[in-house]
Amino acid sequence: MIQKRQFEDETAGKLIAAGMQLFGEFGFKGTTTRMIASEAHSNIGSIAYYFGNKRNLYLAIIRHIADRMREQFDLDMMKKGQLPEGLTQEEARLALRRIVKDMIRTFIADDEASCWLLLVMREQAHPTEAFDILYEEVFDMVYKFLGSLIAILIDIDERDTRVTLEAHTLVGQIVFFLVGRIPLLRRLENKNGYDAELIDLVEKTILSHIDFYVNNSFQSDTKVE
Amino acid sequence: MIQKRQFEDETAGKLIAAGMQLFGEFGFKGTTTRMIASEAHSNIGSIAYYFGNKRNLYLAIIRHIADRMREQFDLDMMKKGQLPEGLTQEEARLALRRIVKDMIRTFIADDEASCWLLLVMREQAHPTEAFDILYEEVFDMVYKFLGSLIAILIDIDERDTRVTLEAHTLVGQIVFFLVGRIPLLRRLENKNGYDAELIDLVEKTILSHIDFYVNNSFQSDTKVE
DNA sequence: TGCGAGTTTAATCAAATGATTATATGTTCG
DNA sequence: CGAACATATAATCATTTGATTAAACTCGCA
Repeated sequence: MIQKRQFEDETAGKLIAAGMQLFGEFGFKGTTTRMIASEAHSNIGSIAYYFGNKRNLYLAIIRHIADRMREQFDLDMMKKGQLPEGLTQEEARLALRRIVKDMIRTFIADDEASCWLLLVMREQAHPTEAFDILYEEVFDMVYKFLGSLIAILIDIDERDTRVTLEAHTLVGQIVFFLVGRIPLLRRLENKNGYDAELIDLVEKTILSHIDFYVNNSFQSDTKVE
Repeated sequence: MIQKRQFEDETAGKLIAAGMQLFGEFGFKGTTTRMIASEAHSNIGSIAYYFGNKRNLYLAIIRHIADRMREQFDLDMMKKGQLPEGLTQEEARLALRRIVKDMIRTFIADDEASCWLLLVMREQAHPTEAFDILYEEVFDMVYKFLGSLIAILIDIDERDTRVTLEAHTLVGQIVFFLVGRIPLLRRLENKNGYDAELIDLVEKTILSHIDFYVNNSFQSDTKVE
């Protein structure tokens, strides 16, 4: 009665992996159950067998992504230092640099993570119930975590709207190197996608925007006026 | 033989407007010809009559968007000062601030432009032939224009990869306030979308990242190492 | 008024799609 | 082995979709 779990997980897992890639690339409606079954070297009936229907498979994939992201961020962010409090500016700056490096590597260089992010982007553009899962499990935490570090850097209460906006800006910088990679790579005449050298330059570019927080700790909105 | 042009344009225009909104919201496959016809208060047969088929309507919409964007950017960027050359840092900084303000207002506050951008984002994620139109008509020019200003600000040759990366970063910051608006607004508990006060704060946030270029003119990549 | 080109509409068709079902295959245990 | 159960597969069904078609409508003009 408990046997075959391994094989069951095998097929279900292949369906999730295939669906993640295809949903990310073509969207929910653009991906057919036949495409998923074919990509997974499985059968269309197995989708119903394991997940009931197409939408339930989609939701299972979203939950899977949320788990993986939490795992990634829990390990790489929370665990290594817990929620930052009472850090010095320099400690916060270094922590933020580390996280941003991880995010860049994860989202730009890692093929599977690219699928996640593309899928998550689509879900944001037209949120369904799957969005609630992602928001509560992931987004809110990212805002909270990045915000707590940025708050230290620019010396503003972390509940201030401006802190959230800066966190959002930072995420936007990173994400757009994946979402907008096609025109960027064409502009740079880089036929073969991101190579090590380019990723390095991207990293430096985004990190410099973090260091900027320290250099002029947010006199900007008084100065700019 | 020339009469009725006005009425013809009427229907074709309504189809383009409806398609722009729906394609942006649901993607190409997620939008049915019946949805478009209904939204345009027209008939499914009119799509074939004016555009031949669904994909041709999509391409017509892409060309329409490219025209509108060029128009917008030609007027607001190129025309008012032509391609920047020999500007002082301060002039370049002010020019860049003006453009970024325009882009924020256009892409975040303007409903129709939001449709454009969402549609363009989808096209980037999975480029078809429509992408070529957008790249040649719009993207390349945006990189070129923003790059030429940023090059002056950070005092690096405008053909340097880092200049393009900074331009890309800047666009990413702006675009993500549209593409990622749902989680941002939920985080801020702003039920009613972007209000004037919030847009103002977004503007200040992004502008401060421009001013940063001047304050520390790109010693970052030597300092960071 | 009635002709005729331009335009709109509803009906229809073939292909694709999500879902279902019945059958086949394989594995475990008595 | 063979009964019982879990899983896989192919065939089938109802619906949706893009496209096509034929008929109807509009309006300028003779």
